[in-house]
Amino acid sequence: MIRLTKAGEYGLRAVRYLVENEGESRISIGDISENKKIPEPFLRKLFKPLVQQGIINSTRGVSGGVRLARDPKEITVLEVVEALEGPLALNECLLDDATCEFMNECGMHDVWEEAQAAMAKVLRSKNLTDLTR
Amino acid sequence: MIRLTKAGEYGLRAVRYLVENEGESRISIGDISENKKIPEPFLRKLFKPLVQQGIINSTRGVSGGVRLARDPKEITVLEVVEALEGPLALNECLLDDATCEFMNECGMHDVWEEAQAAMAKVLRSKNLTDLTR
DNA sequence: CTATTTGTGAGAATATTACTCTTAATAGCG
DNA sequence: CGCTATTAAGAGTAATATTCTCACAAATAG
Repeated sequence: MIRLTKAGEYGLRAVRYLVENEGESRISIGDISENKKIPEPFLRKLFKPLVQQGIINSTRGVSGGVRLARDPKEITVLEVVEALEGPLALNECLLDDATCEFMNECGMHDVWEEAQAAMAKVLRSKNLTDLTR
Repeated sequence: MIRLTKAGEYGLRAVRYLVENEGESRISIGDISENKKIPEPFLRKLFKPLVQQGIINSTRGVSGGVRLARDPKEITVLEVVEALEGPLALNECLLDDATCEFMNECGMHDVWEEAQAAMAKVLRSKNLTDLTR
């Protein structure tokens, strides 16, 4: 089907909420969930990779919450998408460690590579402030 | 995950086999399955949309089989991919009849549209003879 | 009419996606 | 200090989509 999953969809929506409310010191995942109509426990899970990638900063406890770890101008959409969905790979054979089963006997390797590069270029050219216009 | 499924993978591999053996009048799905190591009953099913889209021509019975319905130069990779995987839509909101749940409140609609167009352009620029080089 | 080949529908196995419930950390207050 | 309210983190479960199998139906050349 070649389509973005809910993880990417919800995660991007949540990140955009953080960009919009950058003034606040910390925002709770519960708030985001309520405002953006995202199932809370699922959203909670999505923050794990975002924190690991250094895109989001989190603290537990009273008055804890999450916030952007860096200037939103410095964070590309591609970065967020890859954190949420895993590395971009339109076909398995494009993953770093994968080798084509038939040594590119399908003839498609280069085609997918080119298509993926074109897509990645667009996603890399947009930063998080571009989402708020 | 944004990735091609086995349907696309196998289907393209099968189509390439037909391009390579264009001399033969008709080729049986059993042959393709054996040569390209694709589970036969599954491959059988993949031909249905290819026939419906007018990409492949099939006849039953003795000495029947499948073959390309048109000049491979006139068939784009995009056409085959869309037949096998359904219309290209990186996000649900990009499907013809779909409307954004929050009227593009996520800010991503235009980004996905642009990324998808870039990808489609590449896939449309390749025809089936490009796969055999 | 018979051997051969595609077409079709039901459904089992597996992988992925989506969601829920429990556990751990932290700040503030008495 | 130690308790409590609050919040993120992690483990586990349900739903859905994909991939694959099987059994049988329909067509066709010879």
